[in-house]
Amino acid sequence: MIGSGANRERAAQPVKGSRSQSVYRALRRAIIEQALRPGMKLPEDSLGDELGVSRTLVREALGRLAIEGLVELKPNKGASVAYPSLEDARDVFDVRRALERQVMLSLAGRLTPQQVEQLEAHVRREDAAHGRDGPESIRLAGEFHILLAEMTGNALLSRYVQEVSSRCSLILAIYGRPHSSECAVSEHRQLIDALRDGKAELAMRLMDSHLDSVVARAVLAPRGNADIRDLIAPYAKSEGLQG
Amino acid sequence: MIGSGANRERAAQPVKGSRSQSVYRALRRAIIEQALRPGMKLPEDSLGDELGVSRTLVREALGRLAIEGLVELKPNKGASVAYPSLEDARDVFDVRRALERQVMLSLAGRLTPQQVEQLEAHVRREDAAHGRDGPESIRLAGEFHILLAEMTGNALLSRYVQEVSSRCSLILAIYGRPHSSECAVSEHRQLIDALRDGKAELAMRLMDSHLDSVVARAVLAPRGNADIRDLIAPYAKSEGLQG
DNA sequence: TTTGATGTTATTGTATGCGATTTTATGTGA
DNA sequence: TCACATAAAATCGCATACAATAACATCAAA
Repeated sequence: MIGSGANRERAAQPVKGSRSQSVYRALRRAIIEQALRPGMKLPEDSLGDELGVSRTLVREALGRLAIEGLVELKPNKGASVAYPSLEDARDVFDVRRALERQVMLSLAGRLTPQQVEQLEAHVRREDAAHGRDGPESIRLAGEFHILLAEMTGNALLSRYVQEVSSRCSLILAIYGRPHSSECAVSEHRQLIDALRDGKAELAMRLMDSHLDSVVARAVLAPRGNADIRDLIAPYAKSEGLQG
Repeated sequence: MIGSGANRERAAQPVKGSRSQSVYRALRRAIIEQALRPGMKLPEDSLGDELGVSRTLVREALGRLAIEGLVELKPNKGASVAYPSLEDARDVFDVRRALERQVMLSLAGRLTPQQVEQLEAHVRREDAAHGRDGPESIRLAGEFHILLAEMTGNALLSRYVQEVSSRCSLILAIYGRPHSSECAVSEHRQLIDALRDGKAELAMRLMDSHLDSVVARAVLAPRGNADIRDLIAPYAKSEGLQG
């Protein structure tokens, strides 16, 4: 028996999986939290340089992000943060509605008290972050939906919801208002209540209108750019990349 | 962004896109048509060797297939054709139902006569292949659903349906009967009729029971293995890889 | 024979190198 | 000044190289 202390040194958040995963997550967060703005160019060299890894890993991460629709990958022209059209936006929301309805269906009346508490705790965190919003608020709002999806225990459903959520973040970054009230926290509370009480129909209706209210904030102007290196630096650090 | 109309030219099979795409498609087909059986090991070297490309491209393709759930990718242990559990199967079918319901909803009463004809032509091809089934039959059955999804014009929905279809192929390869009657062709015809007549509710119900009947063929034994090189050779040729 | 230790081979993870393609800079003539 | 040709730099696509890890074979001891 080789050391009962096989426990992973989970020291801090520095790293969890392989480095390629770290790169992926770093870029992903950077895009979702709008440090990397839609349309911005993403040269493999610069990114790898900044993150302290080779082009190979950056390429891998960009490929994956391209599949998820967060980056656009033009042959021989490189990657850039995706800039979804309004039509793309409609597509995403249609799919999102279908998926989240399924989540409601799977969850209604099946939440354990622990899960309900977990959801309510999350909403409290959203509340807290809402005042001093920043990127934190954006992320938490999306994560509520992801948390719900994860509670279904359906890994695929969970992954898809995560993907559409990411894309929604991008879309709102382009077409949404600065993010006045990303996801109404009160609506999240209503959803929890409906699920707890086993009211599937109500939950689905609430979710639909919740998503509608999100989509209702559309059409507005893009914003300016900046230097890539500076923007991803904090994300690199949070993943333990680039000492 | 995935297939946002960029690659409309479906020229011949020789290959047109980048080679990494060719590798991806070759492996994908090989898995879906069960030339590569679930659980089978997929060493980067052998595959690249056989396909006439470097490990880099194989790796890329495997990564993508892993995301799509067709291959399993264990760290430091390499790739193998995914072997979904029965629980995975349930998850996939739940999601598939949700997605295809959305397809029905989007399509009912909105099909052009050309589209109806296209669908009917496809079903005729299914019919023809049904006698001398082989892998052709398996593929066509899945492609009917993909064709429907594509007709919604929703690229994301289309991609997701494609993914769950792939996974279903795998699942049926493991748990299904040899493939007695993959997808009942008559059921496909009924679906087309319902959509043409704008009967959304009926279409959704038909789709549900259609998928149910697919899932009804579960629980059976796996089969044996063989040599990788021989199995993928035809797929390599069809993609123009490895002269 | 079984078990365990140890060296060897096979395979993966990541970095680097090179030719090809694209983009940008430079220069020349109208 | 503008247009256009051309050279230079940047960037990508892919292959290859090397280090790290895991799989396997070999063999000694119980």
